[in-house]
Amino acid sequence: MPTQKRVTHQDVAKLAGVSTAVVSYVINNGPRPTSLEVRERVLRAIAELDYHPSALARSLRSQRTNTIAFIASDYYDVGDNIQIFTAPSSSAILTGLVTETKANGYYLLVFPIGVEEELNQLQVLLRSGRLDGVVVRLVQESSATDPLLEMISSVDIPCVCIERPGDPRFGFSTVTFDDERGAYTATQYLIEQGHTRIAHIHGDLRYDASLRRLSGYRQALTDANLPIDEQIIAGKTWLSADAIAAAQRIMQGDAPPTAILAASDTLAFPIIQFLQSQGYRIPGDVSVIGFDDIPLARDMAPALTSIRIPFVEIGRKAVNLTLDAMAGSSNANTMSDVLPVELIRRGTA
Amino acid sequence: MPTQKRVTHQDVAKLAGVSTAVVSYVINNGPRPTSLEVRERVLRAIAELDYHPSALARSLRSQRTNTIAFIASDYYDVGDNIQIFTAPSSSAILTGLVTETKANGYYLLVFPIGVEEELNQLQVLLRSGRLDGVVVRLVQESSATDPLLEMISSVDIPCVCIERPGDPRFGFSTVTFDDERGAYTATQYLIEQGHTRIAHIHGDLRYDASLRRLSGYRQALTDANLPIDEQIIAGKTWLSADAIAAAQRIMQGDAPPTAILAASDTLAFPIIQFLQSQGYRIPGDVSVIGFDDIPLARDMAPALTSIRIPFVEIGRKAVNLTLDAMAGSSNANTMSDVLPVELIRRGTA
DNA sequence: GTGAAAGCGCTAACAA
DNA sequence: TTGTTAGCGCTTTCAC
Repeated sequence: MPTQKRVTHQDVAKLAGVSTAVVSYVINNGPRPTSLEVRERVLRAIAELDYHPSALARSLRSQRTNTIAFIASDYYDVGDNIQIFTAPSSSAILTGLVTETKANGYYLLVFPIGVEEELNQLQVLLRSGRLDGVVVRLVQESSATDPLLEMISSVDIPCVCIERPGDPRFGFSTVTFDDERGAYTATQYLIEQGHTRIAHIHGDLRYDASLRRLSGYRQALTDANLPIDEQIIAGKTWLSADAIAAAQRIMQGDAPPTAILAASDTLAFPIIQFLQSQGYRIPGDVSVIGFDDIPLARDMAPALTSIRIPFVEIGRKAVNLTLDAMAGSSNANTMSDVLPVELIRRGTA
Repeated sequence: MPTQKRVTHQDVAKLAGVSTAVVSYVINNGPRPTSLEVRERVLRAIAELDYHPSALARSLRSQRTNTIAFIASDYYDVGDNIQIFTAPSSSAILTGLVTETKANGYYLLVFPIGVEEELNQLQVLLRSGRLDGVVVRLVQESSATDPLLEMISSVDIPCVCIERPGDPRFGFSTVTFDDERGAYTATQYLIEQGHTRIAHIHGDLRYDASLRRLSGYRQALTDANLPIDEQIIAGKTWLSADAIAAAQRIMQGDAPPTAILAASDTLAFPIIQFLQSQGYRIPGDVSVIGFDDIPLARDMAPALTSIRIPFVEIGRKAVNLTLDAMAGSSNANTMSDVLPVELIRRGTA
């Protein structure tokens, strides 16, 4: 088939009776001025020919691609069904990323990478020249992410870390949220409600978020002079089956808790399901607080009390900081944004 | 700062003592053979210099970018909080898309576009030459999507439609799922359980999915010789508040239903919440069936009976069909894949 | 204010 | 088998 030949710069120049340089000046509003009359002519020619510049040629020349990548690092080995952007947090973050990139005239490339995966493929991407900047989602504790950040750093691409901070020595800006305070606030709230035996069902401890939430929980108990009972701290993965197993174990102990702080909403729901199946009333017998405040938390019966995290905002902020890093000289001051979380009181606690 | 100069083809050629053509042949395994010895030398030089080809230059030359875009068309005007990839379906599809693109050595660009939005920005993207193919998510009924598909078609980029089919005249392959049958199956199941007054709370009727689910529901009633009572068919948007309002209206009627088919799980949950708040037992007094079978459906109390849609599979298939369309001559036979849905029986019906 | 031309880094056609 | 070179489409320096 006679695939139509691409309309180029040259065609426009010829039709407008100017040089290709002028066409460029008109398109880019610079770097040099053009007379109004010529500008008009060029614009008309562009319209007439329905000319669209080649991003490839332009990028090759200018070394700018208008593309940002979202490096979604995660453990992709959990469970039988792959969960990449199905986690409520990931998708909300993505919403923020994608809207903000688009709003700024950039494109978003999405690149998932398993925590234990070889970095080769990522290296190829980073070194290919397709990217102006990257937003990288970190889930592990700081030092575990060093090889990844080391690579990004060595490629010298503007980068912003989200969810977990990277080691400060890389100098990347960071947008995180305060897991520890969230767990602290939730626990404190339960204590205020008169609970003294508060359990915690944590998530996969390979995730730094799990660690921090656990830590906030512990701190709140300590600050309230309540004992920390390891018998009522359990958890294994982010899968509901494990949360249920943890709940079961905890409730079977000598002195079962009257409240449970779950490490996430997706853990809280199966826990509630289990408790109710065992005849417990929520919150009558056991109060439950989740974490993340996914949209459905509000819609459940009973509605789930939870810790709200501004995921969309995180995505937005990350893009803006990346853009800043790209614009400013590379010694732009690095920002460490820790977004606040908020206890949303509803029906389960 | 002295940004290090890029290592190029030339550097490799010089170090290996060969011409740039040979370097290209080695990298691409063709199009012409190279002697083993030379190949070795080039590979060594590449390793030593840590050479990574410029995707830009390569693409400019070869007119292939190894990039596929996901054009996520949707109504982005609903509610106060933007919901782009937060909808369970979107994120599961994205999971399929992103894993399959990566598995095939491609990159995925994500581009949301509002149904009522100008197509200019999309046009720029499509004509920029950055894309080898696109997967476009359609949510409206067929003819409403014509301008969008017309544009893609005119750019002559391999394209696959998902969720809704596009007009056949564009010749795009299609990966959809059988909404109508899903609703039919669910309704039929309720009838088999002895229900004769079955309500339907539909979603936003601007979405073709809403229409089809409604249609399947009606058909099942008709086929069972049950009357269709418009009094117990309601709905407005995909927002929970509207679902609750619909449920309220329906239950206040003269002869309230004993079963409700909700157009989605995210609608079913608030409906259940409302019903329970009014003292109805689920499924004792009212049975409820959802649609989509989101992961949480299983974890709720009671667990939600729902229609499972293979979202991840849809994403995968779409990518593969796009790859096919790119590989084959552009007259590759178009496929219309309608993936089956499945009733998942759980606790609410 | 505008034109000519170099060159971004690569692939592949043409030579050898 | 390998080397030489044109050119993908654009931006921008150099000349006017």
